Amino acid sequence: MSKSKATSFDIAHYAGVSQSTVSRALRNSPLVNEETKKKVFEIAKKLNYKVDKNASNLRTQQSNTIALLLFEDPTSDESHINPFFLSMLGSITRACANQGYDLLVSFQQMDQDWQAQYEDSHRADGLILLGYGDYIDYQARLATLLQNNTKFVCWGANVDSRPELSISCDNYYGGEQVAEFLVAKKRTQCAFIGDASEHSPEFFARFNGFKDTLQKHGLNVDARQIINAISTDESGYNATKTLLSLKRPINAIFAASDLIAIGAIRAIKEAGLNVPEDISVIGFDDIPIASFTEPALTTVNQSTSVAGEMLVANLLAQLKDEPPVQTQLKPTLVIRHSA
Amino acid sequence: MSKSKATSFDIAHYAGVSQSTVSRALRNSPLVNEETKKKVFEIAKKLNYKVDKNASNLRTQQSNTIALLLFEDPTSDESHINPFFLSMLGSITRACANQGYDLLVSFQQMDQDWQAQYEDSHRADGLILLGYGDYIDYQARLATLLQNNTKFVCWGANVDSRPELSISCDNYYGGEQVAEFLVAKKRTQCAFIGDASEHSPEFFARFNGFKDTLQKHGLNVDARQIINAISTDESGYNATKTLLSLKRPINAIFAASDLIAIGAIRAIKEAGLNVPEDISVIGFDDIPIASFTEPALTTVNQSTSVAGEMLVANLLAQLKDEPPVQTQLKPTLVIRHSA
DNA sequence: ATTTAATCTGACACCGGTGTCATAATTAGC
DNA sequence: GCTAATTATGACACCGGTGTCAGATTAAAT
Repeated sequence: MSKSKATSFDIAHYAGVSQSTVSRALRNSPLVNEETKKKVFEIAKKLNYKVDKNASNLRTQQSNTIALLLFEDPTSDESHINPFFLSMLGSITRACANQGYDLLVSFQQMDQDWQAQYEDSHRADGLILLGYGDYIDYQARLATLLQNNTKFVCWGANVDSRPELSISCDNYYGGEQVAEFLVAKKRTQCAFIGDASEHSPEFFARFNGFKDTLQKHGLNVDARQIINAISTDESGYNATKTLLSLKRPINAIFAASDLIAIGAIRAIKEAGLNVPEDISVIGFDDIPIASFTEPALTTVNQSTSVAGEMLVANLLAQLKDEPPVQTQLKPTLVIRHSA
Repeated sequence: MSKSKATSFDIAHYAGVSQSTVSRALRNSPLVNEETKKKVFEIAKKLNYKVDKNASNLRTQQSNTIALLLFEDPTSDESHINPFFLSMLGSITRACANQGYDLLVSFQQMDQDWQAQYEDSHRADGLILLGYGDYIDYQARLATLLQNNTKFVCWGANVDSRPELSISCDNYYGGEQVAEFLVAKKRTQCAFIGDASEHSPEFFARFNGFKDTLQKHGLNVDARQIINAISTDESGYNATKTLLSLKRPINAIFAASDLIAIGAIRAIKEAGLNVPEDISVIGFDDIPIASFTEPALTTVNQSTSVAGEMLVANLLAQLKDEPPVQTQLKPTLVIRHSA
């Protein structure tokens, strides 16, 4: 990158020692005489020497780098990444930095051959998989990774054969919390917007925690009050309009994500109703926007900074052959004004 | 990364040709016989071969990788990155992917020796510098980069000796737009919240465009109506409380960033006043949150996706010795409900 | 048939560090 | 004073591709 880059050979030359010694000295090997070390460091500094990581990575066969593959939801808008993942991206970046690892980031389309894409293989010691896991082939692809002995960890999506490779928030518990709260607030007509099928493991767990808890309290979720939606405010808006058009009036909505909740609030207001007086709305994720909506969103917080740290920690544990760390994050209900 | 990784040597062995031929074949060199190529590709696929980029980067002395250094504002909260930069991060990632470049992301503390940090040198062909440029030594450090012939491009901050290496939004123009709009709405008591000094080149330009335009229309910004703030909603909130405590009532606020504007709206509401009836509020950036505030924020949009593309394009032009591309992004006023 | 050109391929050095092994120099042990 | 143990260093091969150059094979030209 620099016009004339200094190599360890140059240093060796000026210091009057061998390359081996330079290499050892720079990495602070105890095998090198202190005097020599000092001299080497001086010259290195003077020459503005920087190790060539390509060379050292090649030799040592490890890169101190983690690759982050961010899968996009093919159905959502190209130009906008879900703020939750953006925030994850930020925290993973920071967590890597804290651990002295570099981070390679790339977007991946679920439907393309990211197996091949991750040919960054030799540049990264491990992979973090982030994004939507409800895709055909996903498990098969993960299996291939396992077969290749590729170290990886994913967020949200299950890894059928190796649960310890998947970090997630306790979505079921989150759903329970929401239900308990609504029950305590005497809401009896609760709707759900999201994907209540196994297709979307995270949403499904949220729904189940929600439904089971309501049932425990003798409440039921009418099938017509379960509306399918993807994680965008547009989708939430449409779903809510459908809900509002139903005969039986509802008084609470559990939106499987904050973006959905935001769309829901918009639809409710448009219909001339009030949040939370007429209809309570609770989201999930606690994205940065959540505290700025009107009314501020009551939602389930899954800490992205903790999640990021957990992902990185889990991966590093694998790389160092240490025992796996905790894989579930306890979410917490953040009570604001929308419920 | 894989347990047993296939090398070009292996392919050569099985295909009964030399490594050179394999190398050429895989890169689709016209020098290789089509038959041979086919055979090589087949075997490569069968062996699940992936080039070792460390090796090829080392040999070719280029990495097809861009490093993104994201500088944090040391005064702001550790755990939250400004959503504008987060959004930039997303768009740069995408732009790199589109151009076939990998992206290395890292956070940097302005006050630490990131010169040394970027020892990722040999791993990246060029650098994108993103973040706060109002720091001592910044220009000196940039000068060092130039001296080392390091290719880089920055966002927002000036590069004193080489303006073409800096991409920015036309902040002055943005300020003008805001002022014109407020004047058209007959707002005569306009305040500014931000940093109206050269310390913060972007804010400064916004302020100047704003001020100059108001003056052109015979309006002045009273020095007391210029409040210093950093780009957080907390800071905007405090600044606004100060503004509201002034004798002379104001009826418009130009906040140098959306986060500031959000804090301002909160303070105004808390004081029992209405936005925009009593006080118009206009922000800058058009972060994703902006459309969800109550009232939705009127703000100046600087398209992060265009900006990301421009940054990458500029850097690639440098790498390929092509003439520099356009460096200024025209912002547009997005009129919502807060003004 | 012989020269010339075009096409294809292999041998080999090289990119810049790092690890191994042998060896020289110094110190300790008896 | 001589062997054994330490300590410090250098020579050299190696990681896995890539580029150069020379050589072989075949086709075209004279």
